[in-house]
Amino acid sequence: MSLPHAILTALLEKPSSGLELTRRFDKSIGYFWSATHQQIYRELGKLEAQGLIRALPSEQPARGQKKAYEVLPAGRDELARWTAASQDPKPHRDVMLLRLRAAAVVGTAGLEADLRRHRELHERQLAKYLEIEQRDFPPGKDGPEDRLRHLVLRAGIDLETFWTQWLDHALSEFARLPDAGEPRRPGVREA
Amino acid sequence: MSLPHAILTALLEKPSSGLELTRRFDKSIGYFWSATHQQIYRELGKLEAQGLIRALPSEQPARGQKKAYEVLPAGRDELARWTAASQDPKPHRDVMLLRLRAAAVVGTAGLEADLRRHRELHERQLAKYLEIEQRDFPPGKDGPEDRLRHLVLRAGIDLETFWTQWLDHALSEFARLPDAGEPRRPGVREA
DNA sequence: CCGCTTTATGCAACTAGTTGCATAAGCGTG
DNA sequence: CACGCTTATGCAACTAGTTGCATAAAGCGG
Repeated sequence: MSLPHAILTALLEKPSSGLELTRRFDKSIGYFWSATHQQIYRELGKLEAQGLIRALPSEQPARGQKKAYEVLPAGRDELARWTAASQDPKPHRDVMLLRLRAAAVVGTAGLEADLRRHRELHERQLAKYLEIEQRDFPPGKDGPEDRLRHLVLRAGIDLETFWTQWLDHALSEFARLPDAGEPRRPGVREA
Repeated sequence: MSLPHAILTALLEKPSSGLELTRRFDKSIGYFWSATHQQIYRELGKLEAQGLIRALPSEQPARGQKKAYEVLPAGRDELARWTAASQDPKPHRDVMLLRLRAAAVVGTAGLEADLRRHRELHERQLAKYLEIEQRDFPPGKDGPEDRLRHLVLRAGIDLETFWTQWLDHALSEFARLPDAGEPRRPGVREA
């Protein structure tokens, strides 16, 4: 149940329409919580029904018209409650690690290319984050809110650095492996 | 669509019953792909229907009886295909980072304790992994399959190390923050 | 041999997230 | 002004994962 709270946070930072939120989820918030526009519209409807947000009255509310939302006091309270509440970390799900594990059984054929590709993707993401850091957190900007937001961006930067390095390590291990093929094919029992 | 392949991998490593698989998912495989017993039973049924695995005939198949499965050649082929196929990395979802971001808007009250708790959890997980590394990968064990599996375990170890250190950093930032409270409460518009 | 716990399997309902498509207004251009 | 493109909102159906509970056999203790 994190999406509504991600939306509340985004709306508190700046009241927005559904599409604006979608765009912002492709940027800052989306670095650690992605969402499609359908999810967002649905959730906006629910949040409005619960009385946590409301549509800004200004613009005429018609289909194909922008409809911006702002957070109501009840929404802010709910977000504060959720933020303070203890939550267990969820176990990671990483498909690439699963594939490596599978490769130990069925062979590494084809995997190395994708490892390399992922390495590039992580490196590119890292570059993007570093650019944002330059832009959004110049030396002077270090109020409490800035520090917290910078901390979060730092997590993104450090994680991408981590994966880039880990994939380098994995690739160097691959180079030491006895050629991409099937390590063995044990007796396959037939019916 | 990774769960069926996680199960195929586990079954290739060792034919097992549903419950045995569940237990193994709480250990090695589950480090990066968790699953409940219900998910596993359901998926076993599907995999059998698709002809990728079959129940070992030996034991009598009754309710409350163990029913072990083994992978059929078609299952192995499917796993090899899946392993080699290129896949895009999925964006991370991290609730704690979301909460930190929210805290920048609604205040950090209550968060520090949970940061500390998470740090402990990650440290404990790290200790568990290191123990497994000691047990399963002694200096001699370095065949191709061992190297790959070790690589995956290493990712777990390095990730837990990463989060432990990052949380330490976050906590040290918190210590430097102007006391856990609400950094500001901007003009709340009422209806 | 009766009840209790453990082991093992499974169904049904629910929540969260994804995919594909529909609708409608605004805007530019021939 | 008719056509197509972009912006914006939204429904419906699907997939994946979670939660709660049901069932059945085996083992065990009195």
